[in-house]
Amino acid sequence: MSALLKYEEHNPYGSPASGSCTSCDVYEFNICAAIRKRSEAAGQATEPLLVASVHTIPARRTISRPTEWSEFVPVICRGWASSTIALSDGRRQILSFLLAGDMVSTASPFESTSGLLVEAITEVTYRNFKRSDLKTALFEHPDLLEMLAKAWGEERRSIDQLAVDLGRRTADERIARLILNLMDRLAKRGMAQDQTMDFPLRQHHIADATGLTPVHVSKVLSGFRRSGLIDYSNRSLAILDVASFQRVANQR
Amino acid sequence: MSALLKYEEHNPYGSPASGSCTSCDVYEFNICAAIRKRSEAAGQATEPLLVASVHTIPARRTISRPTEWSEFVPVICRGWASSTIALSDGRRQILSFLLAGDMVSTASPFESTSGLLVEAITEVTYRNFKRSDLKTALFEHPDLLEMLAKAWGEERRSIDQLAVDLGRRTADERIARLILNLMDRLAKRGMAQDQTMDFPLRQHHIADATGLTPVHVSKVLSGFRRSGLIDYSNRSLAILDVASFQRVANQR
DNA sequence: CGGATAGTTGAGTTATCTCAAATGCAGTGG
DNA sequence: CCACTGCATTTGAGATAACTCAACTATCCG
Repeated sequence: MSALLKYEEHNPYGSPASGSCTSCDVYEFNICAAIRKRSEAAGQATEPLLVASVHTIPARRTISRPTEWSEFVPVICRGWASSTIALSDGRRQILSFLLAGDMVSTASPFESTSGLLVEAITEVTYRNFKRSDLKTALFEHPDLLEMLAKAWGEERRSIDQLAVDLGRRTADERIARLILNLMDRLAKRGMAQDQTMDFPLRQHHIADATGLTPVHVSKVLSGFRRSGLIDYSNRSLAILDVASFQRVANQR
Repeated sequence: MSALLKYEEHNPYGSPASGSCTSCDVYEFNICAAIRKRSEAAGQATEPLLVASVHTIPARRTISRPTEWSEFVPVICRGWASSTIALSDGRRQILSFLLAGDMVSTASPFESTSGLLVEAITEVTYRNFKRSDLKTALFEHPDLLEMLAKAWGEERRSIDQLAVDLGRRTADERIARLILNLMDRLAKRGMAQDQTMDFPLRQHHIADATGLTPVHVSKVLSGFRRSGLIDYSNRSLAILDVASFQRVANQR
């Protein structure tokens, strides 16, 4: 029986090392977890099924371009990235913010171009899985596939919600929902306490994610601050009155 | 070796019968095609792998509700349906129009609730595949899975585009793009000639799909008509000046 | 023929945008 | 340490795309 997982820079079965999945805070939340579980079930490593190379890039660097062919499937390990569609005239729509544990798109194991512009917002560490290996593994191990399908369902729900937000919700609602959403996702990863999170997004990111103008985003955020709903400074954001804020996010 | 496909009302290997996949105009465009190819490769039927029941329902009938549990995966055979998210205050966003050959969602083989409200726009005929059977078939036959993955990629691209449209495009652009999009999809199915298609959508459907008001949709469509871009009457729509219309769809 | 649903049109309102100027803030080189 | 440059944010004023409301007309169906 062969092991299913190997990283270039270490033996995954050794003690946790910096940069290894073993020390990754979030590997529970992604395909890595499934791979890991498979590996544990399979016992000690003899031959790796999946090789992943690790990369760290500075903020603002592009991770992948819309039509760029790549034989790798990137999974974010650390930092924030955005996945965007850009129109030729400069308009942009951010489709999702990628956090630790996220695969750029759950369709990417099957497609060599993403159609998306993926950019680092903060410094980002990510793992590149080789698409062909990953695909083989998915075909061979139904539980991995099941996990990916689950992630696909979640991805689908979240982009569906984005469409509802963009099509049918006011600026206040959109922004409040984005913030609540991010708080939730970070909390699940243990990266938010007391309704407070690191918040590296610039207002233009919020604008591009909500289909608004940076100017308007500034006005809405100022409004939230003035009403004591949130506190927002020093790249850190706190929701001061969760209940009211949730009301803003849903209300008509 | 066992056959992979059987419909309740006929032997799929007999001569084309009304209501059978064999006579379906569009089976090339969906999972049915993959199942069919599998079946042909496998030779004559001895034991069916997939059983599908066929249903026909009148316009406006609900096909599935957001939280309703179902053990079936519906695939549209004929007619138009919509897949919608509805908010409690009555706002609605249509996420896609489903045409012959479309599965409600490519995630549905893996999920027992869709989270979506699926409604017939015209009279609709659809096939219900049993989820558990479909899932088994997918796991056993990589080519089926590959096909589903492809459909999944397309679904992803189209909802991504919807988000861009809703977030970053004007009313004119959104409506023009919707029309061009439908024309394309119907043309692929041989259901549009000379830039003319049957067009059963009510203006409120267009409004819910584009995030606009029915009143505004009416004004934009009248504008298109007045400028000689489209002709639109009797539930039939023709694009009179494709080039200009495409310009409207992209322009800033 | 009557009632319901769908579409049109006009008038007035509003959420969000554009433009522009002012302020703040972070990093760079001298 | 300061001056400088470039980016991010704030704020105000005015413009506009899309909305709401309301009345009217057309179309469909029993």
